[in-house]
Amino acid sequence: MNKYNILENRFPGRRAALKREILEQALYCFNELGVEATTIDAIKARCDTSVGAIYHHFGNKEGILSALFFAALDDQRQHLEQELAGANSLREAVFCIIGSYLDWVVANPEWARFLYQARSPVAKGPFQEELKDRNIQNYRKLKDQLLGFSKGDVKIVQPFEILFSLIIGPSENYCRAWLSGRVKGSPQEYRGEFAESAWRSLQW
Amino acid sequence: MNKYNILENRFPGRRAALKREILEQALYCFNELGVEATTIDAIKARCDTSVGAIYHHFGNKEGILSALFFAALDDQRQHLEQELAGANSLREAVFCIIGSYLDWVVANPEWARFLYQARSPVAKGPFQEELKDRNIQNYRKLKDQLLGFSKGDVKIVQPFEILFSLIIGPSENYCRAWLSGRVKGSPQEYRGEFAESAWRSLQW
Amino acid sequence: MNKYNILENRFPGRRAALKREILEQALYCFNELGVEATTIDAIKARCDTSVGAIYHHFGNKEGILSALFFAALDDQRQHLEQELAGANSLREAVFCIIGSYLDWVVANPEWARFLYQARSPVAKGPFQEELKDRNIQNYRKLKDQLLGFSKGDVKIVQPFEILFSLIIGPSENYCRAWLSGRVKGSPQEYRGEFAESAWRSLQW
Amino acid sequence: MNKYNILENRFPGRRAALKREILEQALYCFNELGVEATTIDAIKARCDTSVGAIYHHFGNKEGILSALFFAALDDQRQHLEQELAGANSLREAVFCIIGSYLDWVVANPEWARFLYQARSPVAKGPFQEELKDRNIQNYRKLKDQLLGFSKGDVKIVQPFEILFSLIIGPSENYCRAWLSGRVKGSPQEYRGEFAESAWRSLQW
DNA sequence: GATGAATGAGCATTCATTCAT
DNA sequence: CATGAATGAATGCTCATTCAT
Repeated sequence: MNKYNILENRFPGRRAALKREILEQALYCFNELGVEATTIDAIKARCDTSVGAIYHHFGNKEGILSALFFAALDDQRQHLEQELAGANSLREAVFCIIGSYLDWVVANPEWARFLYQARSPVAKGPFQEELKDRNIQNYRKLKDQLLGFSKGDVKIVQPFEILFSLIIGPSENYCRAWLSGRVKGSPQEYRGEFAESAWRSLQW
Repeated sequence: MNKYNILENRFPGRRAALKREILEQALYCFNELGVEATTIDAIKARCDTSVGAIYHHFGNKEGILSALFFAALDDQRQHLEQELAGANSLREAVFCIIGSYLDWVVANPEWARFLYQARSPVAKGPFQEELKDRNIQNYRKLKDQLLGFSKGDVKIVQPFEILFSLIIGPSENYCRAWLSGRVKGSPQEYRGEFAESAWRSLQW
Repeated sequence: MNKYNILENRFPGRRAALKREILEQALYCFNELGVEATTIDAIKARCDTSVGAIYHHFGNKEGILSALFFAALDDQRQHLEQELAGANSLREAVFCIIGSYLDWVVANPEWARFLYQARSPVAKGPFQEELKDRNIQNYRKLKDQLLGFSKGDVKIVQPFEILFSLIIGPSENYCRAWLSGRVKGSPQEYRGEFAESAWRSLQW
Repeated sequence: MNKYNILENRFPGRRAALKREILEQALYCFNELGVEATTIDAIKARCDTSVGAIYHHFGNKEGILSALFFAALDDQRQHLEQELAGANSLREAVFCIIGSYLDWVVANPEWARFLYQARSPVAKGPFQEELKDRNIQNYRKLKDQLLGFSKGDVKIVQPFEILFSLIIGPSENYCRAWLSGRVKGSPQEYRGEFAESAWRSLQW
């Protein structure tokens, strides 16, 4: 699993080769320079194509940004769902969520970095509605899945609002630190610790 | 404790009145429009001052940004240290860290929002070195304080690298969600849950 | 030979029409207003084009300035070399240098004025190295050519360093005066006097 | 004779100390950065004074520029007249003009550099009339002095217009080259050559 | 489809000059 | 006399976007 797969999954075939190339170089630029600081010209320069071609394929800068952003979001989500399909208890679900998150970030560090950086610009741009809708849908889906398990054996921290934060917060915080170089150990090394800790943190 | 205090603590006196006003309006703009999208003119318009005056006081846009950023960072840090001074065990320290964090964010939501938004631009700008230095110093200080306690009774999750993430991750994740309106309940409501959960998550 | 030829020689073809137009109007502005006082807007206004087009072709103001400067320098040099090719003695060479210089200035007064004005800004700008290199090369070339003749009949003023000044100094001084309106008689009128005088001034 | 003398001659006394200091640093800035590129702030920074003080003494930037320019012009002129007073023939006059010019440039290289650089800005500024008047007066005065001698023994190059150029051209050309570092030998070394050559160049 | 010249609104920044203290 | 905060017009330059070829 790497960035090429994400693009090839979403934009397959020979005809889309330039499209993928543009997206790949745009991803690099957004991460390296920042979303706002990335110019169409900078992307063009890295693809050996023309400004016109970029506009032909994506309409405008926002088009490139959101194409990348939703590709990443979908891929991450898809990965999570595959893992979660095999979970048979809340404990297993928590382990799946964390494991899938860490795996995906380590397998796609560039995309992960981008996801953190691009959320705010996308949330302010013309695709804000689409983003909101997806957030709400994903939130519900996951909530239902988790609540399905929880009527069970263990007592779980009550206000559901904070549940996601307890589960994903430490992993996310560590991954951000890792991607920005503030810590060195790969998130995957601590897979067990993050999962176990999250599980303990939920118990009442 | 509010944004006025932060500015008056750092830039006291009548002479600095315009300086404070510029910073306050800049804070508003950065949060409302985004760091990059904020123009000097927009700030000027909100202060009823002149471009020249802004440049006279801050040199350039980056100067305003970093003045705000380091003011916020210092204030947050100072608040943490005051709280932490009274801690007598690792458990108390964890509760202080989380409590202080949540209190500060709730008391200064605008500043908190700004801190999340501005870190990346500052980390890429001309003050990146200063930011790195502070990060390293604060990291060491806190590490020493926590390790001072940990030689004790309870067994604590081992790799120190992930400790901060376990402690602060859920709170941070929730505060981000709260500031962006994705969740409604005030972080302070869940003070207890975040602290207890974090403490449980650390136990071996 | 006139300013249109200089530009068409260096930037030929239909595609470069706007490029030539920008340079021509820039030349006018630099001479009329001074190099520093010339604004991109002033050039734009005289070409009926857009700021963007100017920057597309020349990158920045310095780019326009140096494009003009080196075009003038090359043309003047080329003219000198053509004349000098036919010289068979030191005396003839001196007459060629002076004649070529006066002819060129009279044929291209705008370019000559510009060459005097722009040297200092170019020498301080980003093309200072290129200018130095050319100066050195041209100096050597001319020195070799002149020394090739001088092993001859007449005794010539010794320190080679001052030779150029003796030859070109009076003509240059007079051309400057003429271009600024301090004297009225065309330099070409005094072709004979300047050449003969220079030749006399060299004899030992 | 050096730059301090020029300023002390024109602005003597303790009261004028700051005035002299400002002018001295302005001279440095104009030469180093160029006339246009020199800012009041740059001058201020080198004098350890305030913007207000500079405006108090000179009114505006043009005021500093012209004060310096006319100080230099007067000093150079005064030096020439002292030398010329002792001349008893045209030959001696030519030797005095050239000798005085070379001496002055070597004694005051900073002022000489400035004189070459500042002429054009001054000629375009609010003191253009004063500059023109002085040029005309000086021209006449010198013309009369030279013509007074020339009714004599030797036949001299006829069109009076070109006479100055023949006399001063080589020296000026060499001094410019020397001040900009293109040649190394001090102009004073070639005092004899320049004078003798000029004299030869005038003979009919 | 592809190209890249052209557009022009918009922005950060500069700097001479003023004036209240 | 001295100070330096304040002013704001002016400038070089950027960059997303369009469109003729």
